[in-house]
Amino acid sequence: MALNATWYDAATGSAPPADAGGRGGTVAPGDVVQNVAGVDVAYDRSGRWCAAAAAILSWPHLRVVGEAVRLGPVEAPYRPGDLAAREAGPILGALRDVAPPPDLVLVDGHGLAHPRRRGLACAVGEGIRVPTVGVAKEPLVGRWAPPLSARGAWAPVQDQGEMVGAVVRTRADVKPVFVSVGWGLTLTEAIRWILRLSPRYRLPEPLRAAHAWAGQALRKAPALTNAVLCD
DNA sequence: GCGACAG
DNA sequence: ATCTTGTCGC
Repeated sequence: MALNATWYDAATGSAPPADAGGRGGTVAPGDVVQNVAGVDVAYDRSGRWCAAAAAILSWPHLRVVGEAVRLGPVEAPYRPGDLAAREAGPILGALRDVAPPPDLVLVDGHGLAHPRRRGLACAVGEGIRVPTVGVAKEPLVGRWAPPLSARGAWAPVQDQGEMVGAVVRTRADVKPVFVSVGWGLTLTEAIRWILRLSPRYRLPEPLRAAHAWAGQALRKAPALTNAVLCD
């Protein structure tokens, strides 16, 4: 399926799309999405170790066709607004190892819906140069009106006079998720992809798969992690 | 100064 | 994020 991302040609000076957050995509028109990645990071109780997972699902079958998990020490404390410093490194590491390479990446967190328009999804996209969408379970900035209760309903999230994302109802009568552009595509496309990738649950399948992988990797190999990283 | 604050 | 079983409902 075509990604339909908007092309911004810096050379010719054509203007970036209004909903690209002032940052044009660099994905060539006609690109087809065959593999979608979901990335997530899990932490152990002590808060010393973490597992970053990248799950690759085929489109449109949504079958898991690849996965990679990177275990390592937590390098930065949690700071609202600075998640990238804590998770971008591990996530990019997992994405570098996973196969097949994704055409679209879903990130657990915000993209442009961030105080400085530099959420985790933006950092991941700039790192791999592949379109990314930020999907957060909780708001970080902005104001919005609650979307209708039907699946597919959504409302814009505005902050400082800018539309930085959307509140999307991926499942009827269930708390909506916050969607924002990470890198390389428009908000409209981001919303459509999130809905297509969330046929049954609140969160899109790629993120559910990544969450599961990260979690099980962390509690399934604590001894291994300890042996490799401590001695 | 006070409150809010993704994962 | 993480600590955690059962339970109500489709």
